[in-house]
Amino acid sequence: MPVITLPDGSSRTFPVSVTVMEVAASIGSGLARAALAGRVNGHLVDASHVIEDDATLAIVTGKDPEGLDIIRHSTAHLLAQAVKSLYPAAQVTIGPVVENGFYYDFAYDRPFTPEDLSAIERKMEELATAAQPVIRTVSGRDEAINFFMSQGEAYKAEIIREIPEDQPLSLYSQGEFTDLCRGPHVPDTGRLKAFKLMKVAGAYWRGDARNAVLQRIYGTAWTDKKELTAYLQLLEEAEKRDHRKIGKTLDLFHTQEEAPGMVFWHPNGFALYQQVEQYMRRIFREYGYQEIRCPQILDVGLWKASGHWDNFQENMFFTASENREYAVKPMNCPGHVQVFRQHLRSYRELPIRFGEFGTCHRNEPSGTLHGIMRVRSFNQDDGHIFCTEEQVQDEVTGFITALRRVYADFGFTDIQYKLSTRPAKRLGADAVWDKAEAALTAALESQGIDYVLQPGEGAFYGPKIEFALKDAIGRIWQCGTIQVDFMMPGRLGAEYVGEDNSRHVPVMLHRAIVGSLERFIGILIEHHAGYFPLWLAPVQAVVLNITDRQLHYASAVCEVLNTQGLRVKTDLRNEKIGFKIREHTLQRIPYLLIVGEKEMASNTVSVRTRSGQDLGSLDCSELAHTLAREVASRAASHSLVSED
RNA sequence: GCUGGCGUAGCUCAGUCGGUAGAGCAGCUGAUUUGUAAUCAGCCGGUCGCGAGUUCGAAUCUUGUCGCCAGCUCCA
Repeated sequence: MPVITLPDGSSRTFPVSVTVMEVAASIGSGLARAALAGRVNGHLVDASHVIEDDATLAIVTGKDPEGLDIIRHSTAHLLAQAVKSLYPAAQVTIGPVVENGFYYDFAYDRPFTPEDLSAIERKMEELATAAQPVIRTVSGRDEAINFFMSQGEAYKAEIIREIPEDQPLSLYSQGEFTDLCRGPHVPDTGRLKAFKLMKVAGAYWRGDARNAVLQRIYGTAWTDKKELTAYLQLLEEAEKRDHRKIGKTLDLFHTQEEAPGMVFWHPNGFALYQQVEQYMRRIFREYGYQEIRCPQILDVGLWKASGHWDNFQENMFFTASENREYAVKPMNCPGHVQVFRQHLRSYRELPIRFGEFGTCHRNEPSGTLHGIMRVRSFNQDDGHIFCTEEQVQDEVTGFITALRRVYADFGFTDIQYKLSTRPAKRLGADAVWDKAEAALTAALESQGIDYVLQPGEGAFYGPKIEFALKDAIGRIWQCGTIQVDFMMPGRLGAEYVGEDNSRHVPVMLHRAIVGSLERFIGILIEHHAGYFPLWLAPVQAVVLNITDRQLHYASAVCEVLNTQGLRVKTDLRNEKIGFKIREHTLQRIPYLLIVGEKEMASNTVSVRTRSGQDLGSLDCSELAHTLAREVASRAASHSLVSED
């Protein structure tokens, strides 16, 4: 007589053993239809699982995160079933759930084509419509190995051989198809209603380049069609915002074969770049940093001393001259230590904060390059703080304050925090780690910040906090970081004289808020979809004349606005006004200032926004002040619009 | 770096079975003097990423190479 306790605390008694599905049915037919699996005493089980004794039970449906995972996992099986049915020579390997979907790796003698994919997808739909029951059986080891070998599934047999002997093996069958799997799975394939195959890619068996190449098919799966559509729309939206595409249409930058992973900034792009850099320069000043600049190349001896030669060499560029070998700097920190140690420092001077926008080069593997987001030549709002152990917490607190301010000014309010603590392989005494980790924790908690703890994820030289922001379409980008470093100051001979009149090695904090400016600008482009707020817009307004009788007046208006520090251009071409409006609207110019006879006579301009709103005629100087205010506010939307 | 796909005019893209490349936009010239998302006409424009091979003949087939894209890997 099992007593089943449900999540709401209520309980039901059943005369004999009962399945998860039967309990769901006893609660309601709707729930039975939605039931995918169950959580019995905290463990996920199939809906067909038989409960013999008293237990707590939660019915898992597509609304639960676990339910969605089960749907995705079962859809991976459905994919394998379809592939085996269409291409019997293909061998199945593994098919896990990943973010937003799943994949399944097949051993096959040729890559799958897009035509194959649509055929497989159609087959999957057919199999799903058939609503075949998914049946779990438990098998003995040898029996299972023999079974898969008889099916020609060598990879599956290999997987089973590596599963510890005492673990029971469960097999899941649907129709003709049987796969080894821990489960749980949906009760029948009819539960799989919203999926789509996305792409094929090569992948190694067990992710090891020495092993055979498998054909990986990626898919996405959701609880219902609506969610699937929403996801596909998000992908579409992301494609529309692609910074590489917008960079081209707005003439911001380009890259070319002769300089892989390096950016040619065009006038528009560099105007944007300069807004970001100048803004960060003000932040440096405001938060007590002194800006410096160190050499681009340094003798390899220095990189040997810093540890980069041993740990980072394959990512560095080298050059030689007059029998000396140099490395192009991949980081600014060793240079900053050189500046620090040019004087005998006193504890009274600490903390010393250096900032630098210098260019770093890293020889990233070619496959990792991506537009301006992942490049080989980049500039950061890089900074290093030299301080005592006691000062770490205050410095981190101050850094977080600055970081939140910066993100907010750029329009990002949803920030995620991750604290990474000591890894197994590390440098420095545990007492020092204790102190550093406590300082980072205290800095976070003193500001009431919720953070994710990542134990063991810190660098070997010290713990760190990473900061990620969420963009307009919900994507997460890691940008900021602050890392405690116990090692480099000592290795490079940084010292200060303490209160005790003896020499000490300072702690160094590596920190960046936006990180790589190239990458951050890529994020800004995608976040705003090229519709930059006024303060960042490369060209803030264009003055358009109606006929050449206003040539002089249009130029004068432009000059007045430029004198006020705005970035304004004229378009005096002999074209119809509609044509010019169209062009500059497509260029996402925030304000179009149209001047005809009327405006010239009244010393005004007619203002139209890039969103197509006609704001009527405004006095020139009044407009200049309003725009200046909007720039100063760094507002995302137009103040002229919001005041309406 | 690895696997797969791709590389044609400044841009977006056609190009059949191997027979010396085509459109729209952009650019240039001229006409038009125009009121809130495309005025008309004419002209110019390509070593088909680069190299080698097969062939009477290669954008097209083979091969090497560079770059880009996706995924993997990496990410002090």
